Amino acid sequence: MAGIVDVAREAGVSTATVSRALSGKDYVSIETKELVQSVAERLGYVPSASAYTLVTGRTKNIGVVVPYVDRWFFSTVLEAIDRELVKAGYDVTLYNLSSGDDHRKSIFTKSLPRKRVDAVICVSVKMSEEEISALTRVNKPLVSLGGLIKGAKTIRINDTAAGALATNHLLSMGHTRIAMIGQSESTDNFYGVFDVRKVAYEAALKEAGIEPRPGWYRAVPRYAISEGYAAAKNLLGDPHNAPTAIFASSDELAVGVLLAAKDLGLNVPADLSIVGVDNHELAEFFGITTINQNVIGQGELLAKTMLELLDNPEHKVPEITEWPIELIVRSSTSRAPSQA
Amino acid sequence: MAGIVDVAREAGVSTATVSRALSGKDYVSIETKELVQSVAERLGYVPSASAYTLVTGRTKNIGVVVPYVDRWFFSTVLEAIDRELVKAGYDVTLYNLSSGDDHRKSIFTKSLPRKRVDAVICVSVKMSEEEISALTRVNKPLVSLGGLIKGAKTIRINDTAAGALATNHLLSMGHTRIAMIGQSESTDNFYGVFDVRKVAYEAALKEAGIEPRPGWYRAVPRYAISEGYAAAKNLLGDPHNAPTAIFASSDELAVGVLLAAKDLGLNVPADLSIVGVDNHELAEFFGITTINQNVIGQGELLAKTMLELLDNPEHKVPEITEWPIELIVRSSTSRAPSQA
DNA sequence: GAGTGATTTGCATACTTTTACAGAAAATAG
DNA sequence: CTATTTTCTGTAAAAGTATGCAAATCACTC
Repeated sequence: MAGIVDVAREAGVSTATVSRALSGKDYVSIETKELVQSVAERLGYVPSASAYTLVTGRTKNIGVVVPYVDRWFFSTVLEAIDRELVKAGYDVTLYNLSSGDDHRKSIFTKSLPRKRVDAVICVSVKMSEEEISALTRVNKPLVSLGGLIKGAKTIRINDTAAGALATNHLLSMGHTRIAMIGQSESTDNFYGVFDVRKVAYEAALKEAGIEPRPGWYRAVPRYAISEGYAAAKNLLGDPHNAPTAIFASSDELAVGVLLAAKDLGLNVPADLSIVGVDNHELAEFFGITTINQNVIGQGELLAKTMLELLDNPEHKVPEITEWPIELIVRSSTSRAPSQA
Repeated sequence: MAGIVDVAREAGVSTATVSRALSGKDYVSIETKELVQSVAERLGYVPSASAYTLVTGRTKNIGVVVPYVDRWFFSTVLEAIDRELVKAGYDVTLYNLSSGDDHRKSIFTKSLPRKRVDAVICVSVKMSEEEISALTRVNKPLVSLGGLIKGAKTIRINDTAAGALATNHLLSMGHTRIAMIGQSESTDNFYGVFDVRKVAYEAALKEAGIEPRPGWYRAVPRYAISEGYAAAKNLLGDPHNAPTAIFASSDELAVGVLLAAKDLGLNVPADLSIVGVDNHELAEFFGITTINQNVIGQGELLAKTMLELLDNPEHKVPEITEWPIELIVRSSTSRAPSQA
């Protein structure tokens, strides 16, 4: 393993010159620079990251903490974040909270502050006061997606608006019998925004003079086609007392609803309208009306915000940036069927 | 930011004692240990990872390189790897090759050998000779999933067996008109195993005395429901000349096939049998016969193998470990329809 | 009481790099 | 030709931790 001194000796210069020649950000004559570079190449020299970090205080590494990695939203946003950070020369180390609760503590008290990362990006994670202060105390920039974290720059969609947008779309088409499927709980790790959407859905209903029926809100543990399918089968079970529209809190659920409707012999959208959230790839394939939240875009902005903060800590970034959403109308929604 | 010297001064001991008290792996009296621990706690001291690495040579960090992170197989295996490594006290930093080709080079020549990681796990990535030697030269253990990498311990399923198993299952049920949908290309980053499965499929056909029809092998660019749907629509377009069974190289493709069949008014399995690969969550939901490759299990074994190599470099791990596969028969396959 | 071994601590060094500082050489200005 | 600036290079001092070695203390044993 060649070190900087080996290169220096071999090239007949000092280690300082080697450092300058390779980093390229200081006066070095063109000949010595080329000499040093060729020697370094020949010896297979790569500078030690830990020594670099020790002396500069910078790691060129960013910690990304997620509640899960094997779920659509998170793997998608992770891909976007990574792409953006890598472009700027940063590595990303992954902190996956689903690996266990005891692990969680060590992430926030050990790994993260241990000068392993220059900054931290949290996506949809709930954090306690202590956890936040453990990070801000060591002066690490903190950017978050979704969850509200005091002291962190946050990017999020307006979930109240999302719930209202979906519900009002259905109302505007004459639907009065509207059910909703949302996510049940937010765990300790996971900052769920589902209650917010539910409240918005109920508020929109009331505003239209419709009293929400308790039985028409279904909570499922997980965004999955199978969950949406089961919930919809249940909701649509009694033909005499079934909703004419279902607002699903994710496109994966919405696909489940669509399949359930088909299996029950219902026609979508003639008998049942469906609206989802996400603009998942599947929503386009199945022609599901949805609320686009452009997950890739959110991830990119997240990373860019982080980089800006890193370059210029004094830079004024708003506490909360609201990411725009839009309704995409496809073939899963239409006017409510006329009263039978 | 408190350092070890601050703790030492405050506790009235030497830095050596502080180090030993906190690491806990050397003689320290119980009283001083407790004193040091409380002082460290009070000062919010966390040892610097870079200093630790510089002096010990260990990073407690493992690099995982993947071709993509936002695809089912990779996010699932990543989740499993992470869970296992975290349990053993390692962090994982992610190297995503889909971030661009110029980035790829810097991963293998800079980031990875730069003493940032203790070892490298590659999942389904193709590596050149130089890339491999860049890693082995700095003496980093290398474990790989799928792709064949000389000098690395590899875990993989037998894709020839997988292709044969699927095809023979269909043959055994009397099918003679069997098509296949596979993945078209393997990029520079991605070690695709699809050619292997195709060859096995054709061999099984020939062994049964059936000449494979070129038009009945369809290559798609990506494992996605929409791709499977389109390919199947095409394959089944002409009712007079359609296959009675389709072997899809992934369950996501198989789901697409199933949906296409339904849309064409075909009955599965009466009119069309379908078998997939993966045992994806969706395969169970849709009742698709599949070849289970237990991705979680593969990820766990990958991580465990890595840890074993790290603990004991001399430990004899076989070059290639073949991960078992099994056929799971569900409701998407049945006997071939009698000749019309 | 001396010898043996186990515990407990501190001193000093090593790990590898970047960079402030200073000095030398070269280029430019007057 | 001197004075000034620019370019180039080396010396040396950090950065924060772990650990070999030696010294000191303590508990026993004979």
